[in-house]
Amino acid sequence: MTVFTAATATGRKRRGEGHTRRDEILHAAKELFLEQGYDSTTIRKIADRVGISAPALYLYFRDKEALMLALCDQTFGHLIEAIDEIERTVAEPLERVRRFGEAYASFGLTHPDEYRLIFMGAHIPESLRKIGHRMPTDDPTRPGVGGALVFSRLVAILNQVEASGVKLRYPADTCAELCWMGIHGVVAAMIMKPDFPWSNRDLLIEGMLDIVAKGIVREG
Amino acid sequence: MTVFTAATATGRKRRGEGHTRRDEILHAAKELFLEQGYDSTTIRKIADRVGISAPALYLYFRDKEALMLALCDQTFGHLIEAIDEIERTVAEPLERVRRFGEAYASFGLTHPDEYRLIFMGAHIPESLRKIGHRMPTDDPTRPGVGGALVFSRLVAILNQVEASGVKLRYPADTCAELCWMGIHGVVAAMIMKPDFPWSNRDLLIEGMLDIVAKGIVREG
DNA sequence: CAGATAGCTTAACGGCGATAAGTTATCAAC
DNA sequence: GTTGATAACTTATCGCCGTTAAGCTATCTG
Repeated sequence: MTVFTAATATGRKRRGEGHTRRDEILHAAKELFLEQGYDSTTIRKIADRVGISAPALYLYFRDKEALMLALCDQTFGHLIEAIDEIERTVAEPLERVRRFGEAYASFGLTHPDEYRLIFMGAHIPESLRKIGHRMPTDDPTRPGVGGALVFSRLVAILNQVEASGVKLRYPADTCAELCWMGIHGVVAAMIMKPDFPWSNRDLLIEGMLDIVAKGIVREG
Repeated sequence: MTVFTAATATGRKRRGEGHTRRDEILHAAKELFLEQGYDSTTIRKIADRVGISAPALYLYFRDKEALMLALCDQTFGHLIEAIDEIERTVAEPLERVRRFGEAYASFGLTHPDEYRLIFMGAHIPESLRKIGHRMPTDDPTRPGVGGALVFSRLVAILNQVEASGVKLRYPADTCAELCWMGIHGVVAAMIMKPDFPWSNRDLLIEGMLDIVAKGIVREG
């Protein structure tokens, strides 16, 4: 008779301990995801690693997409924390924009698979690609909104920039979009073509941040 | 007894007419691709539309990826032509950069599925995602190099800018990469989130081109 | 007319995400 | 302690997918 708790025992979970199984699934999925990428991370492989049957996963996640989005939201928490830290320690709004960009790029290049899933549509289900579909950005309980959450933080920072008296070349939301698109372009390119002989990766990140920061403020 | 030629007859092709079947496959694949996107464009559906069995496709294409890349190369020809036209009619190098950006964005938003396939990794096979993989950009006969071809044209234009006496803030290749990354960020974002309430799509494109054009030249 | 072979077929393999239906262990209530 | 509800999980299966193997047939060449 073992003395292991339900969380570590290899067999069936006790009643009410299902959430520990859910965590085990997420843990195994993350390992496989990092080892083998999205396409190769199959429901069956995850189930095998956890030590349960494949259909058992569907007790904890509606489908594969929900599982993956739950994974991403977990990872995106780290970026949100980094942004919190910036807002806590950096006062100057324009400097916040730059620090945001650096944290964003660093995160994307450190978590390329999650980044692809959220920002590069590695998985986009057909249902979301239909014309007229509304992004569920207003429901923070839905999994997979990590990206929208991050973006909304940038919008807030750009509003702070404007409120601080800096004259912007474009409306604040347009500036936020331009900032995001610029740094996203850098990150997406490096993730997409990791072996392309980019001239200078650090310079590309800093250069894009310079260009964007300079480009959104009205000169004079 | 019909008088249709081999190209329009419904039955088996005559000897030596296989290439017409190949064209029919590409045509059907393109239709399906535009109607239903990448994932839903299956080998079996393409074969059905052409009126042949699924394995028959493998007489003309090594695998699904090769078929899709052949499709994309065909479409990318239009962008290459647009760039040719710009180089033919626009003399000022910096103006060429801007016109390139406009043509590029216009193309991407007009052909979002092909753009995703080539520049956003909607298909990236696992074999290409391994660390250390070299991009086969130097083999123009390989299908799927449309993207690299387009990028190399931008690099050439930036070299022209530098040769024309304009002082650049960064090396010419870095500037080309920054230009591409900026406009790619805009296009990728709009393709990825087509229903996001972007503040002003035209302004985003023009704004990014302004920002980049201004950002890569040394002031003074 | 007799091969040769381009063009195509049917059948099948191993994999995928997902569902249906049944089984078993656990717990609360009596 | 027995019972009944049910959480946790299983086996079997479905309908797809890309792809391959093996064979057939119409057409062309000599």
